[in-house]
Amino acid sequence: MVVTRFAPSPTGYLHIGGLRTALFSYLWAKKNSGKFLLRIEDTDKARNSQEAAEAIVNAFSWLGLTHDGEITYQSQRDEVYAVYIKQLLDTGKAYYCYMSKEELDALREEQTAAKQRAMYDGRYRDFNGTPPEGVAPVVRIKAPQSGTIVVQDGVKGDVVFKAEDILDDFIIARADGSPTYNFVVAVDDALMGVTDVIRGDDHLSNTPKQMVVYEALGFTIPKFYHVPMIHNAEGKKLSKRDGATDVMAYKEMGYTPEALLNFLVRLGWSYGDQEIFSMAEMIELFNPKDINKSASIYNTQKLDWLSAHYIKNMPNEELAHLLGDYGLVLTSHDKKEILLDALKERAKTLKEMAELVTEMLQTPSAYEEKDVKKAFKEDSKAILENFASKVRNSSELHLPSDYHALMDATVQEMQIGFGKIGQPLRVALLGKLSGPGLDSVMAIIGKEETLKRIENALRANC
RNA sequence: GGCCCCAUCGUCUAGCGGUCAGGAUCCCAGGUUUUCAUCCUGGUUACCGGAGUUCGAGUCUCCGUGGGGUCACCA
Repeated sequence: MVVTRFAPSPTGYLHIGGLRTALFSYLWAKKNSGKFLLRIEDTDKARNSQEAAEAIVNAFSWLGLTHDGEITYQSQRDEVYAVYIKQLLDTGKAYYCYMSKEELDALREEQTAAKQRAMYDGRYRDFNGTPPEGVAPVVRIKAPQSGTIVVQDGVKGDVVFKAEDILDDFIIARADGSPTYNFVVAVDDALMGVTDVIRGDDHLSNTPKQMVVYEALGFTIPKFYHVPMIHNAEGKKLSKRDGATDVMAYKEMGYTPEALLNFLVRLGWSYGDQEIFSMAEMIELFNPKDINKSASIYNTQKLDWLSAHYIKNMPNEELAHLLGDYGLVLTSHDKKEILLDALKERAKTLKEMAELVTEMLQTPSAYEEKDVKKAFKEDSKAILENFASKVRNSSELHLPSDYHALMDATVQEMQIGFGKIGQPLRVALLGKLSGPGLDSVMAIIGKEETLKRIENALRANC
């Protein structure tokens, strides 16, 4: 059974990079009929907030990435960690260190000045004298001092670290007794039964430390997949300064979860030449071994394209429903189908779609000057009047084709090209020269509104 | 600075010793459309550099260069 997890620390909203590793973890679990767990890493009481944790859960809910089982909160597991810290202490695999923060800082400074690696010198490793008074000790784990640690990474391959280069007896419990990150991550992943850890490659250098914990506690080391970072346009790690990195901001901008997820899954992962992936296809085809080794730059051009694609292909009923989130209530409109069909190929986002609909339904209050000049010729008035009278005298006007027939009739009767009526009529109905098919527009707004807009235009322009 | 990772069109990527280096996006041009958008067709643009291995290297090895990550009683 494959068990994956996403383990954010609730110091802010869910961001794009986190979402991508969460998505990868989710897909891999689902593909293997396994479990995708959620753990909130809130051991830093000062920086964490309940709201942030809720924001993350909300984002997952919007995206439809549902986790299995209960959410694990590290802040509620102090007793669990205490048990394992005690176990390590009892078995001599960890020890109390009475070095004060000040002493440690001083040591670090000394080493840095001597161009040595800053590391704990192990002075309390085998200490059995009388501890100094007034110092609350930290607990340090005995890490190997020589030899090599190999992270068998599913993305990067075997990554070899020399113990002397990177390890020291690192702290697993602070002076106040609270456990530290590298310790709790290892303990929780093991206890939660996580088999496959998929996370950002900024964690790669933490992994040997976590493996030390696994070894000391006799846990089975999981498979690791360290996925490359997402960089900003400057090639640096994506941060809040880079604009929209809050996942929920994408909802506000009018992107659908399908589009966003499809966009993200292709960032660092690919399956041949395929670009469009439904959730079912992602689950079927995803494999972390196919993840790239190199970082990718965050650029949303393709997101816009995907978003437009999904809107274009969305059933009208679903589209109308989603548009509700952007202030557009369409349930009562009797030409909803025609309306949505006419506009859904023109919008990149749901928000834009809502704006397009609203705009079309509104009687134009102004006319693009340039377009008026371009569209209105000497004979335009007569043509529009001819067409308007045909509309006025028709009783059965429902479909675009009904209006189209009338336009054809005017064209025939007046011996003119289609552009002669199309251009001025377009400006009259929409206020500008661009927009959807005029027959659809008229069918959508109806006979009365059509006549009103033509009359308005004639008054204003002639 | 130590350690680690990475390197194909502007961007996302395919490639897994022999390819005219493929696709997508963006951009440009043409077609379709009364217009715009969609759609269709076409086009411009890439193997970081140098050695080596090999009959043959984007693909393997080494060195360089460049970029990134990480080095806490943060996570």
